[in-house]
Amino acid sequence: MDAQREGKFQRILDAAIEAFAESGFHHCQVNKIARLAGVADGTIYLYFKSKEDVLIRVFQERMGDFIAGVSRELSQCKTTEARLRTIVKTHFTYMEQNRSVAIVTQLELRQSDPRVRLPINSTVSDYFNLIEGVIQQGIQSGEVPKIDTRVARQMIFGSLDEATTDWVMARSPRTLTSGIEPMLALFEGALQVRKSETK
Amino acid sequence: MDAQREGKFQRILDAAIEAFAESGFHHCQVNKIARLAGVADGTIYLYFKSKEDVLIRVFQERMGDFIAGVSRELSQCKTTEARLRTIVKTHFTYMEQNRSVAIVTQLELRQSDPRVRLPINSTVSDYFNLIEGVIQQGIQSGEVPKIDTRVARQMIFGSLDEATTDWVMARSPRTLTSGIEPMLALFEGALQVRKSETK
Amino acid sequence: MDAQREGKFQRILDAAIEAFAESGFHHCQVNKIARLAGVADGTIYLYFKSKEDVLIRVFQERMGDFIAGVSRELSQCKTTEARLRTIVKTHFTYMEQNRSVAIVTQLELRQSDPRVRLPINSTVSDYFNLIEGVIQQGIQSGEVPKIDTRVARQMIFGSLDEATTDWVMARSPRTLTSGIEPMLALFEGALQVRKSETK
Amino acid sequence: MDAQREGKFQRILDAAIEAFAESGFHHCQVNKIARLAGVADGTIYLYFKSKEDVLIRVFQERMGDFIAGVSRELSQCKTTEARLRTIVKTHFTYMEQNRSVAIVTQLELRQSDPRVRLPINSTVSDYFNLIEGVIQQGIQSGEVPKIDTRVARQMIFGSLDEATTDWVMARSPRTLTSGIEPMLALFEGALQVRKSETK
DNA sequence: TATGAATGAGGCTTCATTCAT
DNA sequence: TATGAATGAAGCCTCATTCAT
Repeated sequence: MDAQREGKFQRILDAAIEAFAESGFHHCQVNKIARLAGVADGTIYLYFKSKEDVLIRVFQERMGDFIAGVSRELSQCKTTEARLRTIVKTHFTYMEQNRSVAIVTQLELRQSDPRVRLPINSTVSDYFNLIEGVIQQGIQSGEVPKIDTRVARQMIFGSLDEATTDWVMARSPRTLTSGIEPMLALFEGALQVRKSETK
Repeated sequence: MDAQREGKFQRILDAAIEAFAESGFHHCQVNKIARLAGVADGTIYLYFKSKEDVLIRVFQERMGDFIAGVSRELSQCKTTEARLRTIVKTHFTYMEQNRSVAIVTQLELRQSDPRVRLPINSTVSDYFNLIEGVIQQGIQSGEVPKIDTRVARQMIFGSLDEATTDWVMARSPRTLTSGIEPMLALFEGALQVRKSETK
Repeated sequence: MDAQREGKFQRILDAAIEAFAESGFHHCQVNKIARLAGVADGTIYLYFKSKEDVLIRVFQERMGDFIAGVSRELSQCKTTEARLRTIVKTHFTYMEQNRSVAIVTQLELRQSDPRVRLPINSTVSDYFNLIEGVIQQGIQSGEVPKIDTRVARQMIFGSLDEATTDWVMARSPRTLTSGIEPMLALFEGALQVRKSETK
Repeated sequence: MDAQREGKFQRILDAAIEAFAESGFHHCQVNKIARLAGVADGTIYLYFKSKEDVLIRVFQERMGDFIAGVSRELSQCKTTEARLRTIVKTHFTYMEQNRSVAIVTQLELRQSDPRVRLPINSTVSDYFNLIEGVIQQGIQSGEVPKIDTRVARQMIFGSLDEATTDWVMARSPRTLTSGIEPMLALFEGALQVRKSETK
């Protein structure tokens, strides 16, 4: 019964992602989400407070999973280099495999409406913390010189984000993942990562 | 007469920037722009095709000026290092001095609606070309090793963009310009800029 | 089994009275009645045809009891004076002791919707007949001069009704029953009731 | 220009009265009022805050006029008898000539919703004050014995109100004005009005 | 060229009612 | 008989745009 409820919740979420990605949040009608999810319009309001709430939850649920995934992978990395690779690789791979999520994330969520912004920001913060954590770890272990953590995070996240937007906009016909290595090289140069001389 | 027309055009543009920055594009009513500009609602439609057109023109006009400015400054730079500094400095300085423009740029313009996207993209492309030009120049002059120009541009623009968003969101209470030097250092590391051994 | 059914019927009725009194018929949701009655939404439809039907039955049941009570009391009165006193006293006392019923009666039942009006009117008519009967009895016994029965009834019922509305609206902080004697005096004056010269 | 605005305001008001009287407030759609008034749906919202606001203003405007009229007439009356006659006569005459207003007044305005109730009550209070004023004047001039003013007002207003409701409900096929004299006789009896022995 | 009153299409949301369990 | 999740029709209101002046 509760599994059924969870199933319908996920179905609406998936439908919303498709719908938002296709039409954009503002142009997408609730009734389209309902149709895609195979439920009645009113049913959506049994699971979500409002259309805006659907948008927020889409982000929280999907990015929450993504961030948890990155976090899990990171915990198994030994070096800063490996950690950076994990971040770039997971970011690009996830977005490439979830194009609609990427579209919603890169475009629809940049809402200045505070009702949308606030809940989203708090989720994004988790990702920021993850990235900043990697940098700090690098500094502490001596792999990375003492640099401004925030600025470094802005560079890393901004670069990943922009590459994703580029790809979403289909400006570049390339795959997103083909950018992993070149991007990584830039990051390593920027952070002056001392490659594990461990031996 | 034409100067008068131009004046009113600019007044509407400025009003729109304030209005969009304050309420967000979708929540801002045309009537608010008109009030701020000191004209009647209908007058706006003598200068712009639609509300969306106002948004597009805001970007084209203001970013057009900005890009022209950057371009002008760049032409006087001798080294890649100087060119990167020019880009970062001009970007941050401009945004800091035009907070409303920054808000509109960072948030409101991320519209998935193709009618808005397309004209915006073509303006942004000019900026991208500028940045990529700097990188290519660096490669040709040997100041920068042979790297993927697009990825490098994604990193540079993405970083500047994210830092600006961060500042707009007031996540960081710092000034935007205080990030110039640290960001520049990252870029130089990333691009492995050979500092002008020119003597 | 039938007693159980009756019990649940009454519980829904009581819940409806509270709910209607609190939120008003149109703003009160069926689901609120259900919650107050401790049953599921759907259960209400096993006992009532529709939400409107609940309103109608509330009136019929509660006012039916009330009218039966007045009628019973009246049958034991010997004089017109006593009968008028019974009506005023019972009316005010009942309403004062059943504030929620009073609220529903005075406000929520004034529906112009014919589906609600008609069944309610037929119940109210019973009360009107009771009052008109008292007047006619008075005329026949010579206690009251020959007057227009309908108009007299309008005055009596209208006065009681308005006093009750006044009290419900909390316009007057007084108790409702404190108006019994003054109101009675007015009625006796209006009907020129010859006080029982019976000895 | 302002006369034009006033004209449209009145046209919407009149349309609303017809519409509310015909369908009832809750069942009447805004679009019906618009059609009857010969304006677009949206135009109504240039003159009124909401559908509820239309209802409130209907009452305030029409009853305001009515009360002003009664007040004017009363000021020319010399005796309590004449004043009571003025009240009864004006009340019944007005309602009979404005059946739709009467329907709205008697049925649709009995809303328990406080947003509607409050503004209405304050208008009704003016009428109450008028009636109570007449009674007090009567007491002071010695035409009426010392009685409870509030209760007397409840009787007078309640009776008029109930007679009007009766007529609106078409329970009585008679005209409303035919009730003037009998009702007046009741009031004079109730208040024990000493007929002007003035000569 | 400028106005701003008027337009009217369009959409989110509510909630009485149903029905599979 | 009882449940309560699901339904989906229906309506108030907003606001970009027009057009008579």
